[in-house]
Amino acid sequence: MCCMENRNNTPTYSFRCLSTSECSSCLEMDVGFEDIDEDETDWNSICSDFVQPPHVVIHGGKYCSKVPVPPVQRVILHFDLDCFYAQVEMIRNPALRNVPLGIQQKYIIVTCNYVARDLGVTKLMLVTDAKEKCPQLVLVKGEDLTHYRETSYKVTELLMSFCPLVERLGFDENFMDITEMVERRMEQTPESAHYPYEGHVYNLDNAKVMVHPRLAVGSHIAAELRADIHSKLGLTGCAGIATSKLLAKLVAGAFKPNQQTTLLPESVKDLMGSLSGLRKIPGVGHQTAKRLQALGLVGVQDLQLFPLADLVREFGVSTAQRLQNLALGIDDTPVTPTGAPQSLSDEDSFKKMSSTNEVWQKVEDLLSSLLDRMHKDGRQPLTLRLTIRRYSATNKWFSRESRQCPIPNHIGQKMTSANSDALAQLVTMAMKLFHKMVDTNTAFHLTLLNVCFSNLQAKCAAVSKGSIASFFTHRTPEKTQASSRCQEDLSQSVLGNLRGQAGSDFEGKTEELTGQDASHWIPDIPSNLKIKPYTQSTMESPEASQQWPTVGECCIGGTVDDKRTNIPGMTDVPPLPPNIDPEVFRLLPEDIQKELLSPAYPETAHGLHSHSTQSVRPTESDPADRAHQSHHNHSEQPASLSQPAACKLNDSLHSTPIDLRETVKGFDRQPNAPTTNNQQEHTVSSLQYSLTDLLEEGNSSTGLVSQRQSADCGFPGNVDPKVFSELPPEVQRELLSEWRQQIPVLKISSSLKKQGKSPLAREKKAPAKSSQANNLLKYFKPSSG
DNA sequence: TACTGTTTT
DNA sequence: CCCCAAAACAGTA
Repeated sequence: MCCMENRNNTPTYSFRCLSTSECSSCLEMDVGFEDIDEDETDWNSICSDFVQPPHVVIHGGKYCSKVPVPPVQRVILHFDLDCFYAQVEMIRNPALRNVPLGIQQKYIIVTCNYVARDLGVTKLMLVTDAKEKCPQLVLVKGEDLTHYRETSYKVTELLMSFCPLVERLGFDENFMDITEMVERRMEQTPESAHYPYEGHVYNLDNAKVMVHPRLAVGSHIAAELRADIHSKLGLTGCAGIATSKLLAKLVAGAFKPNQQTTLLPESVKDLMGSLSGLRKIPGVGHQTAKRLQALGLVGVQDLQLFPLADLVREFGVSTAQRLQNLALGIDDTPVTPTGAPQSLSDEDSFKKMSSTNEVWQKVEDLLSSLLDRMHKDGRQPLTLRLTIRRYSATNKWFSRESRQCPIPNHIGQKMTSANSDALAQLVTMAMKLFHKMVDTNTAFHLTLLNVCFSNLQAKCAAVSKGSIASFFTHRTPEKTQASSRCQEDLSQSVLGNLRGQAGSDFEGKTEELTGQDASHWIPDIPSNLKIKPYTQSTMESPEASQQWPTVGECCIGGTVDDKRTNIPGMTDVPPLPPNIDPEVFRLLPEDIQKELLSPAYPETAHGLHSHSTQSVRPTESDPADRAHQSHHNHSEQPASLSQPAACKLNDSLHSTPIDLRETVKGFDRQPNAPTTNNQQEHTVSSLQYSLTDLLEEGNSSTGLVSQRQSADCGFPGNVDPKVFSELPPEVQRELLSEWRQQIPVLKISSSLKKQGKSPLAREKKAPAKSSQANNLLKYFKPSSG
C-alpha cells in the first residue's frame, strides 16, 4: 500500500519516502522521475502514500527527494522583536531614536538600533571596533536586564491574552499556535476565508498562487497582534506565519524590520534552499554545525540528502532524524506554553577574580539581587547552584563547572518572608559549593560567577495567611505606591500574581482609576471564574458546553454527570484536583479549601488545566485539513475510551502523575473527529512522525500533544465571553493573567507526554509527583516545621 | 535519582 | 569567541 512499482523504468533519482512503518521497504528507493512532468504527474500512480499534489521536490545533483506538501493543519506564528534591547532603551529615552545606538554589555555591543546598523554596526561587535567604525555611536549600558526582562514578559503576556499557547524563546521571541484562533474566526466570519494575505508572502513569484485560507487568516491575526504590541507597548517586530515553529521562525526574518511574512507550504523548499548554511537552521548551533561540517556537510541540501544511516552514526538515531527533518523543513514540535520561569539566575563576568574575599563579595551581590527577584516571584527555590568559569591559558575550553545543593526548608521559608539573615546563610552555602570546586590554597583565576535558584515551588498557604482575600486586598496599596517599582513587578505578574502589570508603564498613568476599580471587582469575579477548568467551546458558543461536555470537566467535577455550566452557584461544588482526597478536603477550613483550588497553586491547577487541553472541537469546517488533526487516533485504542478513562481518573484521586498522564493520553485518543482512513492521512502521518518514532516504537502516540494542544485557545469554558467583555480592561487582563498561570503545568504534562516515546521519560514525571505530594503535605501540616 | 555538563537562543 | 538568562538535553555515577 505504500510505494508501488516503478512505472517508469528510468531509475535516475533517489526517492526518499517518509512514510508509515509499513513502508520500510522503500526507505531509499529508486524511482524514475526523469520523464515526469512535475505538474502533471499523478503521484497516486507512483506511490499511494503520496497522494495530493502539490509536492515539493528537493533537487540535489542527481538525487531528488519528493516530499508531499501537507495541507495546512496548524497555523504557527513567530514574533521577533526588532533589536529588542535598543527598542527598550529608545522607549525609555526617545531622544535615542535618532542617533546610532548600541547596547553595551561589558566590552561588547550586544545589539543596536537600525540607525547604527546602517552605519555598519552589528550585533556582538567589540565596542572598540564599533566605535572605530561609527564614532558617533551612542552607547547605553545593558548589563542590568531588569527592564528587558519586564518588557519581554509584557509582550508574552499580551500575546497570551489572545491565546494561551505562547512559547518564549529568549527575551525577544515568541511562538504562538493560533490554529484555534483561525478556526474560530473562519467560523464567525466565513468571508474571512477569502481575504488576501496580509503583509508579505514568501516567494510569491514562484508560488503557484495557492490559496490557504488558514494561513491568510493567520496573517491577518498576526498583523493585528503586531499592531496591538505596538499600540500597547510601543514595540515593533517581525512576524512569520507558517505551519510549524521551524518555518515560522525562518520566514519571519525574510523582511525586516517591522514586517511580516507568510510562508506557503509550496514554498518550503525555496525557503530551506535559500539558507546560506546549516548554521541558519534553528537548532543547529555552532557545535552541531562543526560536527556536520566534519561529515562534509555545509549547505542545507547536503544535509537533506545525506544518507541517514551515516548521520545516525554521528548523532544517534533521534538527533540524526531530527536534524535531517529540520533541513527538509519538517518540524512537528508543538508550541509549548512557557509559563513562569523554572529558574532564576544572576551572573557576572570579569577579567579576573582570584581571591576568596572577592568571590564572597560577588556571591553576596548576586544572591542579594536574586533574593529580591525571588521574593517578588513568590515561589520558593529548593535548590541553589553556583557556577564558575575558570580562566585557562589553553583558553578555548571555557566550559563552566557548577555545584548545587538543596536549600534547607528553614532557610527557604525566610527567603520569601521579609528580610532576614537568609542572605547570609545562602552566601555561606554558596561558598561551600565554591570550595567544592576551587582549591583556595592554590592560585585560581575565575572569569565568571553565576548563582541560580531552581526547583521553584509554589509557596505554601502559611505565608499568605489571608490567602485569596488578602491576596487581593494587598494588591491595591502595593500598586498605588508602585509607580517607582512598578516595573520590577513584572516577573510577578508573569506568575499570575495579578500585580502591577496591567497598563504599560511607558505611557500613561491612568491606572489609578482602573486599578481601584479592579480592586473592587476582582475579589468577586475570580471566585466564580477561576476555579473551573476551561474549555474553548464555551467561548465559541455558550451552548456548546452543554452539547459537548469535555471529558476533562467530568473528571474534575468529580461527578461524571456534572455538566459543568455557567451557573454561578456551581462555585459551591468546586472541582477537586485528582490528588486530593475529598474527605480530607472537606475537613479543611474554607479558606484553605479555596486556596487549594486557586491558581496560586500550580500543582493544583495541574489537574484543572491539563484536562482543558483535552477539550475537543467536534466541528469540522474543513474536512480535508481536519482529517489530519485526527490522524493520530489510529493508535491502539479501546473502542469507547472516554468513559473508562473518566472513571479511572475519578477513582484514583490518589493517582500518581503517571496514571494521570496515561489517562490524559487516553483522552487524547478519543475519537472526536471521525477517523478517516484515506491515504492523505497516511501522508501527513509520514510527516508528523519522524522516522525515529516509527522505528523505535511504531504505535507511540507521539504527536497527539501537538495536535491537541493547539485545540485549546480561548477562555475558561465557564466564562461567559459577554460578561467578560464587559469587565474593565484591567480586570480582563488580570483574569487572563490568572488563567495563564495554569500554563506551566500544562507544559509539564505536555512535555511528559511528548517524552512518552522514550521509556526514560517516564521517570521525569516522578519528581512532579513527589513535589506535588510535598506541596499537599504542607497544606495538611501548615507549620511544616 | 540527583547532579553535572553541553548546547542553543 | 565575547554578553546574559533560561531551557532542554545528555551523560554519569
